[in-house]
Amino acid sequence: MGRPSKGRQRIEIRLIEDADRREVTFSKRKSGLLKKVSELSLLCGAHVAFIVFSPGDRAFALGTPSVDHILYCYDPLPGDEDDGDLLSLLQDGEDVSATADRVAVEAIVQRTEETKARVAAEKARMDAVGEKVRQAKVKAGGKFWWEADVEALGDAELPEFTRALGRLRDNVQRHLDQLLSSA
Amino acid sequence: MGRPSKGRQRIEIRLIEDADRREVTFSKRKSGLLKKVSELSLLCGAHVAFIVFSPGDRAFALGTPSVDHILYCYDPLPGDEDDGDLLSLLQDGEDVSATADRVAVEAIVQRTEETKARVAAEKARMDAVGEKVRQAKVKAGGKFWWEADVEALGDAELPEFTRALGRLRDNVQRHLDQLLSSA
DNA sequence: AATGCTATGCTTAGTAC
DNA sequence: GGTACTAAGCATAGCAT
Repeated sequence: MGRPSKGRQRIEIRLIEDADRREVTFSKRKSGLLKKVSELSLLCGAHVAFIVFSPGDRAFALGTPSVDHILYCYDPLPGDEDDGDLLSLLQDGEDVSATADRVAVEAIVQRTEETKARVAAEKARMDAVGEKVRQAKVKAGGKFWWEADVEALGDAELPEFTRALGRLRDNVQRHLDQLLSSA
Repeated sequence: MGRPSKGRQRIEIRLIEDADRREVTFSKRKSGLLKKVSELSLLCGAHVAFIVFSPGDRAFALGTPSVDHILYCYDPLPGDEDDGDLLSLLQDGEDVSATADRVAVEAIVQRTEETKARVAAEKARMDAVGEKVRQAKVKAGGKFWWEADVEALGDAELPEFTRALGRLRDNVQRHLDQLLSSA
């Protein structure tokens, strides 16, 4: 019998070809990322927003004080045109010479095509999510408002989200106590 | 002489009191997060958007294919009405009784005030965001395109606070007045 | 504010449910 | 889509620059 596991192996940072492996990696890393984003927010009192569309086009989001609030603050140009997008810069190509850059660019191009094909679907989906959030109520007593935000999304779209925030809750409580006492 | 370093120490995930330490931690973790977000995108071909406002209110963002793209896809309702905002949940008030909620609300108030004080200055700067992104080039050798994205946005700092934020601000005040007086 | 250092805590690839 | 396990890769706290 060899060891039960080879342990973590180093992998190249490029599109994982195998769909199953890609799914698993996505799930794991997404969780880790959500945790880290919330930690950054708690540790530094920073406002953050993180949105990610899974390969299966499901949407996940986390925000402090809430995704929507950050988006409101950020949203520079809700315009329809995409000419202001960095993709157009890359298409100029003149500065894209390093291998690393080319790899990144190829990945972008690929995703751009996928994007075009899915924008409509995603928009529709997210409109639905927005509606769910809209209808959500802070029904459970003692819930934080942003937790309600997350849970509204969670109940509808993100099963594991609640768990992640469970850990977050106590920390948030401490954070807020801190804020209050120092105010 | 002891060891040259104690190595990484475990810390509680709560607001770091010391401003200097908080800054350093923010900087380091932001970098790590940016890297991980980009990795998730590259590995899984997922569309992502990550925005974070530093304690000093500088904005950092990363998106695939671009932040704007994701925001555009996500934005539940770019409309003018604010009835879709989660704040309206608070307005209902019926479930907002726990101390925890009030604490959260006060945190919002604090940030709202900070926001008010800066809107004007920020707006002027953010009007240039779109143009800067457009002009950005992947000029630094070895830089990845998303770093360029981040830097372009970072230079421009906070995005324009649209009339949506104006509404939001008033909305927050209104809801808070109601909330706090009835609590 | 960012970067180099070291030791150590945390994340996660591979695998199986 | 989520979980559990192990071992190994990676991120980062505390300092110094």
